[in-house]
Amino acid sequence: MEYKFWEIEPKWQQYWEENRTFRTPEDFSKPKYYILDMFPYPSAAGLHVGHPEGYTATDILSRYKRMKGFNVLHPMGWDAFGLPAEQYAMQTGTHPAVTTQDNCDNFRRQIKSLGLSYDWEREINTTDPKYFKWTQWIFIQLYNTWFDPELKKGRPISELPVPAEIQQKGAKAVQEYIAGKRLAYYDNAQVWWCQSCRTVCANEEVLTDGSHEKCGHPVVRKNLKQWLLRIPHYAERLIEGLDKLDWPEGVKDMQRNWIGKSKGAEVDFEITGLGEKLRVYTTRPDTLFGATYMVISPEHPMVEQLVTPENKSRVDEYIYAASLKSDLDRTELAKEKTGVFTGRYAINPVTGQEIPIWVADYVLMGYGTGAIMAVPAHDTRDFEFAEKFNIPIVCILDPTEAENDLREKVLAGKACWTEDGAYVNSANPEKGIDLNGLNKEKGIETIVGWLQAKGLGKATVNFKLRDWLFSRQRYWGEPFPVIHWEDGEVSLDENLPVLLPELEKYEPGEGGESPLSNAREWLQVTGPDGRRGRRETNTMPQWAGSCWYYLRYIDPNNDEQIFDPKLENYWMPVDLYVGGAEHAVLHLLYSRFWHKVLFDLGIVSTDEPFAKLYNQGMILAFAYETLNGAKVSSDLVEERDGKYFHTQTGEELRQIVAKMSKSLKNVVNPDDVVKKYGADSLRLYEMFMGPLDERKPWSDAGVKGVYNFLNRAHRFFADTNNIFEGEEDAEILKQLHQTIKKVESDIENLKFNTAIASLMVFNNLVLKKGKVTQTTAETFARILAPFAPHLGEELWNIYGNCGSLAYQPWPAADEKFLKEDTFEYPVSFNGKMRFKMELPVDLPVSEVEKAVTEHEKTPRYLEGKTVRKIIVVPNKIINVVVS
RNA sequence: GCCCGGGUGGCGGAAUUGGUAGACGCGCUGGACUCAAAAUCCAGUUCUGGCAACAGAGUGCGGGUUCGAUUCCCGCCCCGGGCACCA
Repeated sequence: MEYKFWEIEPKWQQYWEENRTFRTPEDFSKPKYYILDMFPYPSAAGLHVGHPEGYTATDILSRYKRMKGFNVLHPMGWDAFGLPAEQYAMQTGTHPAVTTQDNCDNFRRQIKSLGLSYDWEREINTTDPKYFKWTQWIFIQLYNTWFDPELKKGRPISELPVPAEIQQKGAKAVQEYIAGKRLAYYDNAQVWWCQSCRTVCANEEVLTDGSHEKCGHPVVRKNLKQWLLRIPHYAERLIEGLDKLDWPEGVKDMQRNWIGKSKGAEVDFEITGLGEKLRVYTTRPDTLFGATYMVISPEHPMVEQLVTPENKSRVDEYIYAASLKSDLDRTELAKEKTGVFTGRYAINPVTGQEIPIWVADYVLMGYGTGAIMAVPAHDTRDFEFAEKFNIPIVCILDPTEAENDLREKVLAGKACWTEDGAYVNSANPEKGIDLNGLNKEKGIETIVGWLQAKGLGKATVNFKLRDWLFSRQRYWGEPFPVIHWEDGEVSLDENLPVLLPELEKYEPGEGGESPLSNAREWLQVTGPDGRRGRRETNTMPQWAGSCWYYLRYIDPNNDEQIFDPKLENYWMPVDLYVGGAEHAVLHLLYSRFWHKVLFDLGIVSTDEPFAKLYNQGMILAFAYETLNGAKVSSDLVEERDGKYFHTQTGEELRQIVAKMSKSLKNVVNPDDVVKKYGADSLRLYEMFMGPLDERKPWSDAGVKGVYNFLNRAHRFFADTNNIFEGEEDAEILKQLHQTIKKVESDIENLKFNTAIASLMVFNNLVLKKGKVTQTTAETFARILAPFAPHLGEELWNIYGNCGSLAYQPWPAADEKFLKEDTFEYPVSFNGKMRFKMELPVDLPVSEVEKAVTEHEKTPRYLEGKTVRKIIVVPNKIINVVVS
């Protein structure tokens, strides 16, 4: 009997669609399970084999959970704003909405052909005005929220207390004060600008030589009015929240590093001859005795004031040169330190000594106070700088743990030591401070206490996380619901959605303006009072739509509210979120931020959106390269005796694993696989390749392997001659229940590769046995169905059942079939397994020892030796120790 | 440089986390069926030696703990990912 997947699969896909099999249930009596995929950007290239990997995994779990009696929410949608559609529009004039629609249709067709059990009635699209109306609505919430540092939560802006001294200054001052507290604010931001492309570029798009990655033209620094979000206000909450999440530790670490919390202290240094103080931030206040100079960033506001007339021209020159450098230049590690002396000195508050103040670009204005105290003996960067500019290096921490050579060098100021030790030269009786002999932890505690008591400084916390630049000069994004009035006032347009205007041209405007600045009619607004205004022309970045889409799936067609709170309360949080690791920081951090704001405002009921996160590993492909590393297109490779050769030059090639790419001609199109082997084979193969979270290479031969399995399973189970009524064979029964148990626990742990292996083992057994009972066959159909749903349904119906098995209960593994009477003990001598012996499972240890001693093979391993000990681990192993 | 992963047959990968290393699949070898091939089925397949029984070696490398280590500890090497002058 032929396995006609090309008939079976479309038949069942049609059945599911017509019967709305996977519509999300609307009774809330059962437990819920919300299982979410990271929704795709619908590119023109169509589905990549990487997409079905995560989708199949979540589909298996969804189908399994339904059978386990859960209400499952398993939706799909499109993250459809983005640059490619806009660039295509610039080239062809085709409206991005048209391109987007075509691509979505293609993605939907491809995804449906895989038999994934999405509730298509909940499909969403970020570019749909019915969707982005609510993205704009959330922006308004952000704009109207401030962060209360006392309560550590976001609150409505109407509740913001305005200090009396601000109120006295008048309405404008009050407005400014409020604007300074909003989570969304509009301000000058320094950005990279490419005049050729007429757009801002991200730091990553600027090459080391200061040219734009895309066009090669130089980029410039530009101050542009931009929207920014005050995500750092939530830094602490975003770190704390990670602890209770069931996420990969690596992802949590990445988020922690990105947020970059550090504990330290701010210290004030008296500036000689100015009557002013210079404040620094340091994580090592304990090394204050070793501070032999100070450094301020070139952008520091006090530079002008600090620089002495005789040094002015050199400092100005340095600052100008620094301003031209890209961030990349300034942060490149290999680069030598540069800097210039201001001519000014400050007083080290513990030693009372004068130390020089330098300007150097290794100090960044955006972190801490933009100024540091430099302790060359105990900071590698300061050490490097001090050596270059001949600044004294004073060791104040004896590296007691270091090897002698190194210790000598450190003590002599010839090497740098950043680890713990015991303080030396760290006391000043006049000032009442003594750290000598303490360790780092005690030292920090002591000095911070002293600084605070003397009013010279205080303990502080710093974060690396910066304000989020939230606007782009693009057409194909969400418009901001914002109007800039001629008198300078900024107000919201709460008549949502604010739609995108139709445009003739999609090119950005001159001088840093978005393409929307070409939309004359749309742009101009006149208020009821006759006041004239101009709409915001920037649009939101692609992150905006993806920040909250998981919430809209809950109630996707609600035009009155973002969602019904009762539904949100039932479905949230997302129980499992599966997607690529490339979103470990940005998308997942931004989403968590928005979610926490919505939580503070009482809009959502959980303070974290995604309870469990799982990253699927990337699917790679085999590729070939010559022995000196030149890549060879896969169509020019032939295999002979397990080796690879270039078809034209005959050169021997090396097989490597690389990302799929057009140039290597090793891209696999899911459509082709479905056509050749069927959707069930594609699903099964992607799950069988290896652990879900690891990167692994595609192999066509591997697809054939699982296809063979489905063929064999179909040939046996679809043939009713092999199915009988009566008592099941004991061995089959035992294996069946072992398989149920194994598949169940593997699904729960997302270990689909071994689940499939156990299904194969069972299949191999029944093929050998030749027949099974109908009960066994139906059970097999049910446990196979989450993986290969089309074949599962087909078999289920062959046995006379009607309709889908999608809501059939998951079979229970019966322990009584799993019990063993005997155990085959591996017997080892000195840890080396020699033979096996079968013994009853409940045989006492003493009897087991006796049985081993008396075993016929035992004497040959004892020749000339004596038995020291016999170790028996019941039903595990026997080890005889001899010597 | 720092922070995470990972290194197991010819290949993708198993191993209930200290207890039989190599499940399952691919590939390969031999056989059956066939005029032949494909497909299918059966047997074998970590390496070395041996017809075999069996013996020795073996989870990146070097040590250690243990009756016993792929698993735990110490020190290295290599591969992948992230961050990168954050004071």
